[in-house]
Amino acid sequence: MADLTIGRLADEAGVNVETIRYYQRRGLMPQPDRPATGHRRYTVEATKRVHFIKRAQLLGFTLEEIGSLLELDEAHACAETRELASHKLQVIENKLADLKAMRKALMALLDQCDTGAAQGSCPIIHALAAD
Amino acid sequence: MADLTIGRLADEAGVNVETIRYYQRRGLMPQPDRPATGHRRYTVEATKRVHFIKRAQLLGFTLEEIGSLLELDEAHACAETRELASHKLQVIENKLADLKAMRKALMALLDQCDTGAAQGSCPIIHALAAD
DNA sequence: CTACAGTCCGTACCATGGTACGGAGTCAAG
DNA sequence: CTTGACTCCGTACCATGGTACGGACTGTAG
Repeated sequence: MADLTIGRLADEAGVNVETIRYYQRRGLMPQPDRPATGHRRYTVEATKRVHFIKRAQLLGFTLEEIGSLLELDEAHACAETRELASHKLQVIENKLADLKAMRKALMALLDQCDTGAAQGSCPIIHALAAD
Repeated sequence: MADLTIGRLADEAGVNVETIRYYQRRGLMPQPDRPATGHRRYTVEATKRVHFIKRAQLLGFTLEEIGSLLELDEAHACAETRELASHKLQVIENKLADLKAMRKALMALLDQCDTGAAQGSCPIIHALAAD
């Protein structure tokens, strides 16, 4: 119920005060009321907003994309939101494929180390130094 | 056989001239000869060095780690090299797990969009905005 | 010899998501 | 009313892996 100072909001949301100011600069947090001497006054809505941002980050969205999500929310643009999420899924799939390739290659190298396939030189270095 | 200017080396290795200078600043490239007026002169060894760096990057190593790999190579420290690769594999496994969790969550949200489970509001926004 | 391409260097800048700093002003408890 | 905690602001800085710039100098082809 009670209004929040920026410090209390940061505590509630589990982030740094500077992070709140940063989100505001990036346009992710709405401009809060500033009664009297200019100190920011937040409502619980602001806490929800920070949680929204943090959840979206966990799904892999960048802050810029999160800005878009927030706009799409305003506009009730469900189809575009779906599109953004779908694209993000594709990006994640690509990263997964890259990481799997790295894993495969690394595992093969480690396996060469362990099966003593090293003929004189370290197999890992040898593979990296290949002509 | 012929020596290489920094520009030729960059061309051969498929990188920018600035990248070579950057690697040198970071200590990844050995100091080249500088006959006469101070222009760098590289041998084919330098090309191999750049390739080594690029291959290691593809396996997920950072430039700092690649510096270590190069030192370990000098020292013929195969066990430590194995250790570094093993640790990198672990990091990759962790990232894979994170990405898979993201993918799972995103797919669930997209599925909700498609099965029309939206009761009034966009299911994606709804999930992010949850209290 | 003249041009133009290449190289030299230090430093600034890019994205990304924040964090830190410092001096001034403010708020609240005692 | 004082004092310590909090807030204000702009700006600089962190990591990471480079890229860009600008003025001076050099290398080479014609």
